[in-house]
Amino acid sequence: MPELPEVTTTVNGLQKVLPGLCFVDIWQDISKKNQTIKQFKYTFKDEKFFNKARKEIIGKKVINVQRRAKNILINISGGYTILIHLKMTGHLLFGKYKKIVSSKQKGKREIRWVPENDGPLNDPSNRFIHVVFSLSNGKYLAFCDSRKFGKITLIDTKNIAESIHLSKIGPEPLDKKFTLKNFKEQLFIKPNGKIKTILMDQSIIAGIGNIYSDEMLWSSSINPESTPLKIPKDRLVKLYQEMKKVLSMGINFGGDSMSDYRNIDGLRGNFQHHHNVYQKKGEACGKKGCFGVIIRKVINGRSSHFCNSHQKLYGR
DNA sequence: TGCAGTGTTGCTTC
DNA sequence: CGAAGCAACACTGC
Repeated sequence: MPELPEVTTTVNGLQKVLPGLCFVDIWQDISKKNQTIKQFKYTFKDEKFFNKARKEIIGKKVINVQRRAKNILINISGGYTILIHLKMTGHLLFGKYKKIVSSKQKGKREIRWVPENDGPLNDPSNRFIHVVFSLSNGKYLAFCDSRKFGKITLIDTKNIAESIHLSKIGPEPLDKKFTLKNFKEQLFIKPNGKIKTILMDQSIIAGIGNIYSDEMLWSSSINPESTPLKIPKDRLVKLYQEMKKVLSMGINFGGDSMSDYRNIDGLRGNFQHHHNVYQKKGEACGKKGCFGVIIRKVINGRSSHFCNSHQKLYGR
């Protein structure tokens, strides 16, 4: 579930190990389909783009690793930045790998990458490796993604903010400069929209996805279909505070591994043990003094979880 | 066994 | 223009 806390966990891990290392080689799984789809034009899924990017990256050194919204930015020498978006099931792994080349039997995959040693990298969730960067210290950065939605691309570092990947991204919710006033202004870009959908809109606020939006609305006692225009001021203040609190908790627990997410060592985060609503359909609401039940409803095509009692619907 | 459900996003359609 | 629907892909669990 790579949302802001999971991407932050990955970026913090990479920032500890990558700076100073050079790229020696890049391998990509070539058993892919749909190369003609437009959205793949500037990603490694387009073979021509991959070959061009590969030449720019090999021999270059990592300067640092940053996060913007749910994107991982690896700044390298030579003026380029490797941008990685994990989408639904992507994660990055760092460690010692070996390449297994099997004989071309039964049309099966010819090359596999497996961890050199026993340990968390052998977790079944870590076996869907599609891109591998070899590094100058003999270790590897592997991109693991069972559904193959993830995006890896290469952009000019100096034009990064204006690039098509980042130009429409809203403010960072954990930025100290992102005040309550800013928060309200952002929400009121869509005064009549559904608050859950607005929180997840990356052009309004960066980094919030399905799990954390459900959790912050639960702790703010707001029904996800409420509209900004009708939510009382004190509830908006609470939502602003809970947004920061819930995202920070996610980071402090090392992210959420209810599903495939793993940190760069292949280990689970722990936020999944602290959900109050997400994936808790039918359970009693855990809020003190509340006798409600957690229900599930599809909102804007996303499965939403909320308490049918204490989360009040404002508007509609 | 088969099919509903899954963290994200961007294109297409209305 | 905005909202909604769907497609991209593959696995898990009921």
